[in-house]
Amino acid sequence: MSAVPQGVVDKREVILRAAGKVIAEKGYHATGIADIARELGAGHGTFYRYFKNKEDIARSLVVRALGQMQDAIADEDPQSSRSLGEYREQVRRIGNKLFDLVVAEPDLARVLFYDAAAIARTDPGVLGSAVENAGAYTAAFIRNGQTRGFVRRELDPQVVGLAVNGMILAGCAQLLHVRDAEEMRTSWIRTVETLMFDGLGGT
Amino acid sequence: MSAVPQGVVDKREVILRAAGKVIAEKGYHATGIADIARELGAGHGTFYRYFKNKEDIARSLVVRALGQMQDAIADEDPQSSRSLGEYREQVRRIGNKLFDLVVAEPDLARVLFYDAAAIARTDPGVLGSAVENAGAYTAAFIRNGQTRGFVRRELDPQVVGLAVNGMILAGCAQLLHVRDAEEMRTSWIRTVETLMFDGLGGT
Amino acid sequence: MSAVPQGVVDKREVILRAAGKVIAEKGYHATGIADIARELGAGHGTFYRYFKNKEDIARSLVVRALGQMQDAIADEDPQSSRSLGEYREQVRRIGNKLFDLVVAEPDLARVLFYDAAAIARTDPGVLGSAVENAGAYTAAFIRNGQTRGFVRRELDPQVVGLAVNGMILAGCAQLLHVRDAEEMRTSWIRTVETLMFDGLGGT
Amino acid sequence: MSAVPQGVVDKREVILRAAGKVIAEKGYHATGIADIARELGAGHGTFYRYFKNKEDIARSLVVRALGQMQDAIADEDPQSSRSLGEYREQVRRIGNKLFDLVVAEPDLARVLFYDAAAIARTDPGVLGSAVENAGAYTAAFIRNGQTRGFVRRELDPQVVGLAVNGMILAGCAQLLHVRDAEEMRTSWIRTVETLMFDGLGGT
DNA sequence: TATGAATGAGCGTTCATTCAT
DNA sequence: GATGAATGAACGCTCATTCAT
Repeated sequence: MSAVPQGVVDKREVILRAAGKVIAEKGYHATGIADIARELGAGHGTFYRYFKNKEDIARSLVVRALGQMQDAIADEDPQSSRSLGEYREQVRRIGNKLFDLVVAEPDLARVLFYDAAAIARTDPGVLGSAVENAGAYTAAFIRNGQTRGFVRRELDPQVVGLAVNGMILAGCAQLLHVRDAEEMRTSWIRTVETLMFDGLGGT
Repeated sequence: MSAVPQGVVDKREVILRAAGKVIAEKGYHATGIADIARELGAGHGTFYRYFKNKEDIARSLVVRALGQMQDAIADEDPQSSRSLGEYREQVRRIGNKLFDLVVAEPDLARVLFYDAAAIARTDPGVLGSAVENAGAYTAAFIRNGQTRGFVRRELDPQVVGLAVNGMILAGCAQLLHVRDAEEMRTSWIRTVETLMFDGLGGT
Repeated sequence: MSAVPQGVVDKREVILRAAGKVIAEKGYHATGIADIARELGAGHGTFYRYFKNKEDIARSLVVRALGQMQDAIADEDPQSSRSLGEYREQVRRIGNKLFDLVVAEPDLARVLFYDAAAIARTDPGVLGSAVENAGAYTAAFIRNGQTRGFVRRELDPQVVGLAVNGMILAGCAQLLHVRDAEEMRTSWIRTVETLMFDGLGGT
Repeated sequence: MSAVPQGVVDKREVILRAAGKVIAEKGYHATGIADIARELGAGHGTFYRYFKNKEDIARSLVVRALGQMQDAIADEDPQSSRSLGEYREQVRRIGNKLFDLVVAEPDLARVLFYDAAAIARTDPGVLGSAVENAGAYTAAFIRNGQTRGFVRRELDPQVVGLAVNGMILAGCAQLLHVRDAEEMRTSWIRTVETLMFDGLGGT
C-alpha cells in the first residue's frame, strides 16, 4: 500500500550509518574517507555525491545524533508536571529514555562524547547551540516548578539546567564503558533522582 | 658556571606552555608543530629533543592539566569531614578552588574540555584513568559520609562520584564561555550545593 | 517515419556547439563533461555515444574550427592572380572573410587561440599539420606570384607563408579583445596590406 | 673575490629549470608535481617551500621567460634609429638575438608557445600585459620612424607593432620544429626584413 | 644543544568514464 | 537511444618527523 518501495532507504542515511560506525571506532580524525568507503563497500566518489566533504559528514552525524536525543524525549512537556512528585516521575522517564537510546545506538553516543567537541572546533555553532538548547530545555522544567511553587525560587533555572545535564552526560558517557548496562541503569537513575530531590544527607 | 642555574626553567615546561596556548586557541588537530615553534620562537627540531612526537606533547599537556586540578584540591582530605555541614564546607571550598584554577589558566581548561577527548582516542588510558581517579576521589568523600553516618547508605559512592563530577565539569566548561566569571561563580556553587545537600524541592 | 528527417540536425554538431561555447568561456582544462552536459541539457553518457572521450570532443572542435577557416577562403584560388594588384585584392578579400568569421563565431576563435595549443600537446598532428597546410596555402599564392613574375624570386615561399599567417593570426587574436571590431578591421587590413606590398618606408 | 659562494645557486632557479624542462616536454597540465620532483631528484614538499602551488611554478616560468626575452633585446633603443637603414639594422639585430635565445633555451620557448595561453586562462593578467607590452615596444620603433619621417605616417603604430610581433612569434614557434636552426635563421630574417621594408613586389 | 630545510607518506578531493536501467 | 549514479585512479597539497650542519 506504500508508494515507497521497500528496501530503498535514503542513501545519505546509509552513508551516515557507515560513517558513524567507523568514526565511533577510530575517531573522527583517524578516520579516512577510504575507511568509510570500505565499510560501505562503495567508491570514494560516492560520498561526494551526498556530502560536500568530510566535515559535512561529521557535522551531519552530530546533528543527527542531537536530533535523535531530542526526539527521544520530545514527548516530555516541561510544563506538564504539577507537583514535585510528577516532576520526579518525568526525570525518571527521561533518564530511562536516554539510557535506552545510548544502549540502542552506542555509535551515536560515542561520536557525541568523543568527537563532537573536536568537530565543533571547526564549526562551533552546531554544538554550542545544542548545549544551550539542552540547558534551556532542562531549565524550562525548573522554571515550571518554580512557577507552580514546588521548586526553590532562589535557584537560577539556567544554571540548574546545565548542572543537571552535566550529570546526565556523565552518565551516558560512563554507560559506554560498562559491561552490563542494565545493572548500571537503576543505580544511576536513582542517584540522579536522589541528588535532585532528596540531597545526599538525611536518614 | 653556576651549580644552581638561575633563571633556567625546565624547557619542557616552557614548550608545554607555548603548546597549551596555541592548542587552546586552534584545537589539537588544527595546531601544527610550526604553530608551536612560532609561538615559542624556536625551531621545529627543538621539540623533538624534549618530546617524542606531537601526540606526546598533547598527552603531556593533558596529564599536566589533570595534575594541576588534582594539586588544586590536594589538601582536601576525603576523610576529614565529620558532619554533613563540614562536608558542605568542603564542597564549597573545592568548588571555589576549581573555579580559581579555570579562571587562572583558561588554556588548560580549554585543552581539557575541547581536545582531551580527541587526544584520548589514541591513548585512552590517560583520560580514562583520570576520570576514574576523579570519580574515586569524589566517591571517597561519599564513603566517608556513609561510614560516619551523615550520607545516605543506599547510594553507590562511585556513581555519586561520577554524577557530582559531571556537574562540576559542566560548570568549568560553561565558565569558558562566560564574560563575568565572578558573577557565575556564586550562582553555580550555590546550585551544586543545593542539589547535593537540599534537593530541588522544599520551601 | 520520414526518409528525409526534417529538423533533425546532426547531434554531433549540437554537442560541438555546446562544448565550443563552454570551452571558449572557461578553457579546455577547466571545462568538465558536467559543464557541457549542463549547457546542452543532457546526461553525461550522451557524449560518449557521439565522442570517444573528452579529448575527442576537443580535437573535433579544433578540426571543425580549422575547417571553417578553410571553407571561408576556399573560393580564393592561389593561382588566379595575374598581377600584384590582383593579389593585393585577394589579400584584402581574404582578410575581410577571416574577420567576418571571427566576428561571427568568436567561440571558435577563442578555442583556436587559447586552447588549441594545449590540446595539441596530446595530439600534435592535428594542429601541426593545420599550421603546415595553412602555410602551404599562403605559400602557393607566393609561388604563383613568383611564377608569374610579380613577386620577388629570392623569397622562400614557405617562410613567407608562415610569416604572413603569423600576422593574420595575431590580428584575429587581437580581435577577440577589442570592443569595436569594425573599427579595427580597416586599420588592420590596411597594415597587413602595406607591410606586404609597400613596406614601412617611403612616402 | 666574490662574497657569493660558487656552486650555490638560487634554489628557486634550479626548480624552475627542472619544471621548465618537464613542462616543455609534457605540457603544463600533463605534468604532475611528481614529475618535477623526479626530474629534480627531490621530494614533493620541497617545491612547496619555494612555490605556493603548481600554478605559481607555471606563472613564474612564464614571467621568467618573458623577462629573458625582454632582457635579450633590452639594449635596443626604440628611439635610436635615425633612418630607415638604421632601423633595418635594428630589426636584423633583434631578430638574431631572439633566434639566439630560442636556440639557447628551447624549453623556455616551448612553454611560452604551447602552455602560456592555457596558463593565462587562470591568470589572464600575466600574458595579456606581456602581449600588450611587446606590442607597445615594437610600436615605439614605428612611432620613432614616423617622428623622424622615415616611416609612413598613415600607419597605426600599435597595429603595426602587433602585426610585426605576430611574424616574429610565428618564426620562433617554427624554430622549435626545425632540424637545422641556423639554416632557417637567414631565410626567416631576410623574409621579415623584406616584408617590412621592401614589400613582396618589385624586381 | 639548536636549527630549519628537506622529506614523502598519506590525505581529501575531483572528474572522466562506465553501464544498469 | 538516453540517462546519471557510481566509480576509483590520480591529483595537488600538507605537515609530522628527521638529520646534516
